Amino acid sequence: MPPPFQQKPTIHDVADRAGVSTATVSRVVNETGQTADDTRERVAEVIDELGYRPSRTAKALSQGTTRTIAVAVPTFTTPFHNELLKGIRSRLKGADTDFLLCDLEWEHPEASLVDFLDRGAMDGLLAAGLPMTESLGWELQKLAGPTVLIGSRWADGDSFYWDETTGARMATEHLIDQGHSQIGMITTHRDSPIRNARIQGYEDALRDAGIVPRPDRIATGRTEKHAGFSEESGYEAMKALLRAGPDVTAVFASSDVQAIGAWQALRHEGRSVPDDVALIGYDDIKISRFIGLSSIAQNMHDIGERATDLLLRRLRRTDSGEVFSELVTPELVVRTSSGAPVPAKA
Amino acid sequence: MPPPFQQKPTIHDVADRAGVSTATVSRVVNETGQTADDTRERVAEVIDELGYRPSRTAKALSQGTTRTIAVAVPTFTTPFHNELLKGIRSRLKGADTDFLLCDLEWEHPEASLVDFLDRGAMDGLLAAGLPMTESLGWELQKLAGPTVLIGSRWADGDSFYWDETTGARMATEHLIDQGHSQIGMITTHRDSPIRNARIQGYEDALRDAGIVPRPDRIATGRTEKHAGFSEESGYEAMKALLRAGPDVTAVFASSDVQAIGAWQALRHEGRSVPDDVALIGYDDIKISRFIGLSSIAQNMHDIGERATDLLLRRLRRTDSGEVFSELVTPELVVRTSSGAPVPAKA
DNA sequence: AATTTTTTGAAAAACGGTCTTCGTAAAGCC
DNA sequence: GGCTTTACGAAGACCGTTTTTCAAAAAATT
Repeated sequence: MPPPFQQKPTIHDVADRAGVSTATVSRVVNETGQTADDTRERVAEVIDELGYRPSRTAKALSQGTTRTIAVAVPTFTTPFHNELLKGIRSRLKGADTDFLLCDLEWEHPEASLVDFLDRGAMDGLLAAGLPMTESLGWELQKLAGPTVLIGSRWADGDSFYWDETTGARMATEHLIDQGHSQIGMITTHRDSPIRNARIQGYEDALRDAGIVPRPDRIATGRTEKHAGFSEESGYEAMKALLRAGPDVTAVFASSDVQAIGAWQALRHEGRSVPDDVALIGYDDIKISRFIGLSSIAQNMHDIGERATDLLLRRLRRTDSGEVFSELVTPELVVRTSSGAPVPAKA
Repeated sequence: MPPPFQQKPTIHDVADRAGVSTATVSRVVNETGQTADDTRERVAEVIDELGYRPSRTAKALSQGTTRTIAVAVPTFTTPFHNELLKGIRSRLKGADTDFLLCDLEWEHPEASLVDFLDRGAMDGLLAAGLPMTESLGWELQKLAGPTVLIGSRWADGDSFYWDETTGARMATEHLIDQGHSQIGMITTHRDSPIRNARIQGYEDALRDAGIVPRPDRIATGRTEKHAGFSEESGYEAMKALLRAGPDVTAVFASSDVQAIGAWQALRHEGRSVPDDVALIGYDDIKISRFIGLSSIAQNMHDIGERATDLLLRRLRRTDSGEVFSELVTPELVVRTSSGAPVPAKA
């Protein structure tokens, strides 16, 4: 037998049934004001009996707060952001807050975000991988309330971002340390701020080692924004690198996923990793550990937690109010794909 | 200069400024009733000028609908569900609906879901990978409204689920077709309904080929629920399989991620894939294409879309009302890891 | 017994919309 | 110039809470 259809009980139903006023029920539910033990019990019983749950919507309207934040990430496809979401979620759990997920469309990230925020009811925003401009920042704050940005710098607001240049430099230096001098780089579409920062780090490392950077050693895979960091992109870029200079002996890819694509391209061309070509990626997604791909780790989980904590403090106004910005330095993780002796842990 | 703090304009502000009544503003905004062209324009101008956005919360309260659905998935970690989310999202886009994401805790999936629904304001629920019982089903409908289940069968409600037995049989038969008879299987924790269905398919295939199933050819990796399908799980299970019977020449893993772990274990043991051991996974995650892992595909994206469409129909009551259940048959995808000639597409 | 304190009720405003009901004025039609 | 549309206002109920105010009843204290 299907359950009988029943109207959701309201605070009035509870009040009537318990023979008290709605004010008292509210007092009991929210533990505000004074209530005698026995009335509290009686009300609690009725609540239980009726299965009463305060309406979140009504509460939101009345209190002007939705207990919901928006989380924007570039797309669901990348394993890269999963850890971030987990970190966010873990901190939200204790805060009686949920999140609405928005996947930014690569082609119009700003438009899709604004559109999303426009429709939604949320108290704040956590946005990852969104290039921030001054005007967009204010737009967001107007639409979404307090905002914390992850992955790019924002002068006028809270942000956590990575030192992309140093990360790229670390990766390149690692390859140089293995004795390579013909080092290629796989990067992403031209209007990504990440692209330039990483190319910078790559070239800096080469120059410091007395190697002259060659433009034909840098390959862009797919130029569509949404595919820039993808496997396909890495695959095609690797093929291009081999065409441009078959003597390449090491490659730094801008994402692990790209590196996996590049690896496949090398396999198809009959070159082995790391013996013929050493390979290193970026992001340190979980799978990399199991395919032996060296990478640059960014500890997304931790950043997710800390960004969430910051946002919650903003929402509760339990904070100094000063803009918080942190530049996070990534870490090198050595595995077999780069041909170096692997430290104990794999 | 930071933007001056300003109260959000309400429908009254717009009405006052445009010299019309709130009813008219409402008519213009929602395109209901009759409105003259010039008033419509004037109101639109004021709305623009003031930056007025109807409050979602107020609308929700007044209309009794939140334009939000809950989506529950087992965890963020698995790449497996990304495609599902993308499918869901793509259909929700046109429906002016957002989703709240809930990651079920493996240890207490039901409790965590109920807890989540209890707090949230949503019109319906899409739940993936949740074993469904009759009582839970009603509980969910009471808490969340219309519910569509993905990945397990639900007699009293809408569901899409896979023919796990056939999938496992297809994988196993594929290995048999390659001439293998010593075929191992990697599975997951004991109380997963998937486990039994797949073991069934695996053993059926063996028996049909005249091979006697051996219990020591079935390995369970990690027994913690949250880790059952993980890389670690596959790694450990593979090691166990090799210990129990070193003559194993082919392995069917219950997830691609497990297979990747198993592959690593084989590498560590000095066995190559597919020459020494043929390998096939399950789920067909995107990366599999680029590491050449054979798999069983379930077309999550499509299911995500269709489940969402169904739920939207339920919400709009534009449907017959009859319980909809579909058993989806998975597909075999052959790549190099199973040692078979690979069809054109790779 | 007088006084203070605690607990509760009743009523209403507020949150920001939607929707309905009437009533009326302006425009369109023959 | 009478008749019908069409467009809109005014006012209020309603959605389910929270919160406040004021007063009264009950309990605890002296």
